[in-house]
Amino acid sequence: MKIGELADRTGVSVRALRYYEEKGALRPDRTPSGYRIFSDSEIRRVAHIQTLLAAGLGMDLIGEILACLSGESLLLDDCRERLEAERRRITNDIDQLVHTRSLLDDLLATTRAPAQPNPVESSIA
Amino acid sequence: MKIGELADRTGVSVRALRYYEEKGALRPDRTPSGYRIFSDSEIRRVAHIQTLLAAGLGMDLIGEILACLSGESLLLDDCRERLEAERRRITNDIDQLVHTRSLLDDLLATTRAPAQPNPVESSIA
DNA sequence: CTAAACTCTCACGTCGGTGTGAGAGTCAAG
DNA sequence: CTTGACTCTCACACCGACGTGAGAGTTTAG
Repeated sequence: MKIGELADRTGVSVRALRYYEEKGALRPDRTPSGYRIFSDSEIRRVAHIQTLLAAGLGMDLIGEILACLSGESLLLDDCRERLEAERRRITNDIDQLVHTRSLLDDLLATTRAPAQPNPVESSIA
Repeated sequence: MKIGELADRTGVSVRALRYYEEKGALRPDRTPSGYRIFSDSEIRRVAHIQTLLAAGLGMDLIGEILACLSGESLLLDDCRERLEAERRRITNDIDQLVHTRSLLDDLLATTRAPAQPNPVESSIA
């Protein structure tokens, strides 16, 4: 499919898709005239990119990771290290967010008449 | 204390502190010559700002929140709504991060010889 | 009293992920 | 063949939380 269709099916802008390619996270084929051609599997790939972006990973890193996982690189060990580092960072972020949520609860408590159970503690807990 | 000392004691740059004031999150007094004067309690306030920033709240919002909690505004209900909205957003972010961490685990699994317990599942769980 | 250290207020630079044209080529339908 | 919808490649604009001087006044130590 061409870039417009991929944009429609993923909800990601055409501009963003071109940017992902620029960073090495997508590797579309090209028609003789230069049009990018994506396979259906790229839809999931784009979803992964979105997920990783939302988690705070930079596009440079995402590009390297996806390239590496595509077997484009022999630096598997290096790649694994980066992934594990990001995993740790995410876990830290989670802990930090949990802590911040408590702070917000404290702040809320100061503006509210005390007592009042707990409004569904995330999916974790 | 003057701004330099506050910077030293909080680990936040002088520039950032001025920026926090600009956004209404800090309200230092001024000497006749214009120097900002902070009280010791501002140290904790700065820590709170850092925490909220790290959680993804924007400075504009943080400024409003802290101003409101200082009793500067009568819009308590409005303020509470914002706080609760951010609380919900943070909970969403946490869930999202947990999901992303699973994705990373999947990716890691594809680069590793299978099996291998679990490396300390955050402080939650 | 002087020099060093600090502080003040502009105001422009940075970085990352996109938006937004500009100008030009390409493809499908009538 | 023409029109309109897509696509291409530059390349500048944007936002948010600062960094980084510039130029000028203030305070402190010797």
